[in-house]
Amino acid sequence: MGNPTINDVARVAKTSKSTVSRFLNGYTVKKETEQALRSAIKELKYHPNVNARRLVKNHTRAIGIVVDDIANNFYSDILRGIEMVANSHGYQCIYYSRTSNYQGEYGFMDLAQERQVDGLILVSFLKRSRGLIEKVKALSTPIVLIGDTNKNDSVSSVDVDNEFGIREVVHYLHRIGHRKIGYISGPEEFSSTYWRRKGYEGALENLHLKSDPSWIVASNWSEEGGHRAMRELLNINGITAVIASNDETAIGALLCANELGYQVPLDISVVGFDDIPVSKWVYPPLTTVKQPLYQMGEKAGLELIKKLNGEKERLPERLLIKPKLIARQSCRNL
Amino acid sequence: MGNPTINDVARVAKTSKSTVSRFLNGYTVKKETEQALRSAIKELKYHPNVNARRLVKNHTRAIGIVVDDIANNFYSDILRGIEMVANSHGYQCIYYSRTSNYQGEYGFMDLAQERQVDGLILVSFLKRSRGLIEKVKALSTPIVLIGDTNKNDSVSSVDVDNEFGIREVVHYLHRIGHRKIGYISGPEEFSSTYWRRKGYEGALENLHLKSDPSWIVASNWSEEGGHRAMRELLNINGITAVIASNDETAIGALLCANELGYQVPLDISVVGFDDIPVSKWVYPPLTTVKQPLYQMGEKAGLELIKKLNGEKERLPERLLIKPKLIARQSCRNL
DNA sequence: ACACTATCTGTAAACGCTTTCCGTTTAATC
DNA sequence: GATTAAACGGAAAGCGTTTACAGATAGTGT
Repeated sequence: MGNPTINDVARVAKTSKSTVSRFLNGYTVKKETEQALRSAIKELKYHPNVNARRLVKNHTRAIGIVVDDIANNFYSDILRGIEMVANSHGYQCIYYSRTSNYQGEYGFMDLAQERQVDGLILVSFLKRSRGLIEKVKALSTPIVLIGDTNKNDSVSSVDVDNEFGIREVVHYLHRIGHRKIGYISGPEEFSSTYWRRKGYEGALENLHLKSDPSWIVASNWSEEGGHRAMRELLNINGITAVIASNDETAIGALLCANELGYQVPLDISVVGFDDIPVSKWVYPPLTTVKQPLYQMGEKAGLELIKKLNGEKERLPERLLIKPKLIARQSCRNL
Repeated sequence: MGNPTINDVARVAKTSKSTVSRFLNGYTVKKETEQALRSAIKELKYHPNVNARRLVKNHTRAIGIVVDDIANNFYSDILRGIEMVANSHGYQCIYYSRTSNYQGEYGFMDLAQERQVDGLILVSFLKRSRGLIEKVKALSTPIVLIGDTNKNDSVSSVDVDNEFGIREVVHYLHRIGHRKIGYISGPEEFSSTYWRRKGYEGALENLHLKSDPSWIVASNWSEEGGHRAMRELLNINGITAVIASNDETAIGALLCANELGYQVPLDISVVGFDDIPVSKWVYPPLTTVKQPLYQMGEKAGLELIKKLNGEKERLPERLLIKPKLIARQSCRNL
C-alpha cells in the first residue's frame, strides 16, 4: 500500500535503519551489507522520502528561481546558467513565476519562509515594485538579484555592465567613421537607463566628439517609442548613426527610417542593445550588444551557493558582467 | 536562532499546539483565540514548516511540470494554462527541465518517487525516447501527458486535434477557390504527422477534390526542409496552394517561393500549422492553425487534479482540443 | 594470548508537524 | 437552571529520516 520506507529496506537487508541511512548518505559500510542493501533497495524500489530528510536536515538542497513570468523567454539563458551551476553543486532548481501566480507578487517569499528552498535568485528586468528590495532583505534566506539593481541595495546582485556596453558601441561607431551620433534613451525608473546613457556621454567625451542635449531623446523602450524618437533624430542635420538603448526601440527606429525613405545602413546606421532573438531576423540584421545572460546566471548561482556553503555572512556583492558587441549589418563604414 | 515553531506560537498565544494546528488548517476557533493566534504568528513571523507538514500528510499539494527545455517558449501558454488551474485548486507548480538537468532525461521521475510532488504533467513535442511511456506508467504517481501521444498509450493525455486542424485548412482553401493543393508532410515518427496528413487526405476526398500522391512531399519540419519540399511542389502544373504541416516548414516554403520569383500569395498560397510567434512577422504574414495551448494546459491540469482528488482509479482519458484557423495574408482569394 | 585501534553497526532521540482521544470549559438555547 | 453544542487543552502516537553515542567486530602488533 504505502511506499517502502527505510525500515523496510533495513528489514529485508537484515540490518538497522541507521546503517541504511549511512549507506544512503555515502558513508562506508561493509562489502556484504552494501550488497544486501543494494539488492533490498532494488527489490523494494525504495526511494528516500525527501520531505522527511529535509525536515531533519533543515535544508533542502534546492534553490528557488523567481522570474517575472515563465512565458518570457528573454531570460532563458540566464536560467540555463543558473541551472548549470546549481546542478553541478548538487542543488535542484525550482521555478516560480511571479505574475502568473495567484499568491500574488510576493508569493515567492513563502518558498523561502516555509523552507522549501535554501536560497533565492530573483531575476527581473521589469520595474520592481517599491519595497520589494526591503521585503526581500528581511528574509533570513540568502538571496541574489539579477537585473536592474542599484549599487546601494545591499543585496548581492549581478547585472550587465551597461555603461561599458554602450561605450563599446560608441567606440565602434567612431572607429568606422561616425562623428555625429544620436541616442535614444530609456525610461528613467531603470538604473540601466542611467548607466547606458552615462556610457554614451562618457564615450563621446573620451573621444572628444561633439555632443548636444538635443541628440539624446528620451523614450520608453517600445517599438513604437523608438519609431517616434527616430523621427526627431532624423531631423538633425548631418547625423550618421543612432544608438538605441534597447533592441525594440532600435527596431522601431529601423522601421521609421524605412518609412521615411531612409535606407539603413546607407543613409543612417542604427544599433541596439540586448540582442533579442528577432534582432538578427529584422532587415537589416541589427548590430547590437549581447547581454551575457548565461554568464550572469552562472555568476548569480555561484554567488548564492557560496552564501549557502557557510559563507553566510559574506558581504553583498555586486557583479557587473561585460557584454559583447555583435556587429551585424545595420551600421555603415564611412 | 532557529525558526519559530508551532510550539512557540502556542506559547505566546497562550493556547495549545493542537489549537494552533487546527486553526492553521481551517477549523474554526473562538474569535479571541483567533486574534491571539494571528498576533502571535505575526509577532514571531511564523511560517509553518512545509516539510514537516508534507511528511505527516503524505502529500505535497504540488504538481511537477516537466518540459523538454525551459528555454523553449513554444510551451509558454500551456504552462500558463496549467498554472492557472493548479493554483485555483490550491496546487503549486514546480517546473523541471529535462534537457538541462544533469540527472538526465529521467531525473524528473525522482520528483515523484521522492514525494516532492503529488502528480506530474509531462509536456513534450519532441520525439520521445522509446520506453519513456513505459517507465512513466510504472510510476505510482498520477500523470498526464501533453503533446504527441498515441491513442493506445493508456496514460491520460491531451493533444491538439490535428486531423481537424488540417481539414479546416483544406476547407478554407476550397472555399476561397483553390482546387489543386499540395501538402508538405512531417517526420513519420510523430503521430501528429499521421493525423495531419489524414486530415488533408480526408478533406480532399470529402470535397471531391482531385488528389495525387506526388502532391504530398515528405519533409522534416525544418525551414530548410520546407524550402526543399517547396521546390518540388512548385514544379506541379496548376498548383495554387500548399499546406505545410508546421510553421517552420511553411516559412521555408515562403522563402523558397520568393527566391524562385513567385509572389506569395499572388502566385501561390501557403499555410502553416502551430502559429508560432514569428509566423505573424514573416512576409507575408502567415495563415496558419493556432494550437490551443492555453486550453491544453487547462485540460491537462484539470485531468490531473481529478486524479489527485480521489478519482485515482479513473481510466486514462485522451482529450483532443480543436485548434483554430488564423487567416492572415499568405492565401489568395481566387 | 593480549590490549588497542579502526571500522562498522544498533539504539534511541530528535526534527516540526497533524491527528486522535478524552476530558474540560465555555457559550448558546430553551 | 438544565441541556446541548462548540471550542479547547494535554498527552501521545506517528510520519520517515538523520545523528549522537555507545557497543560490537575485525584487524593489527606485541
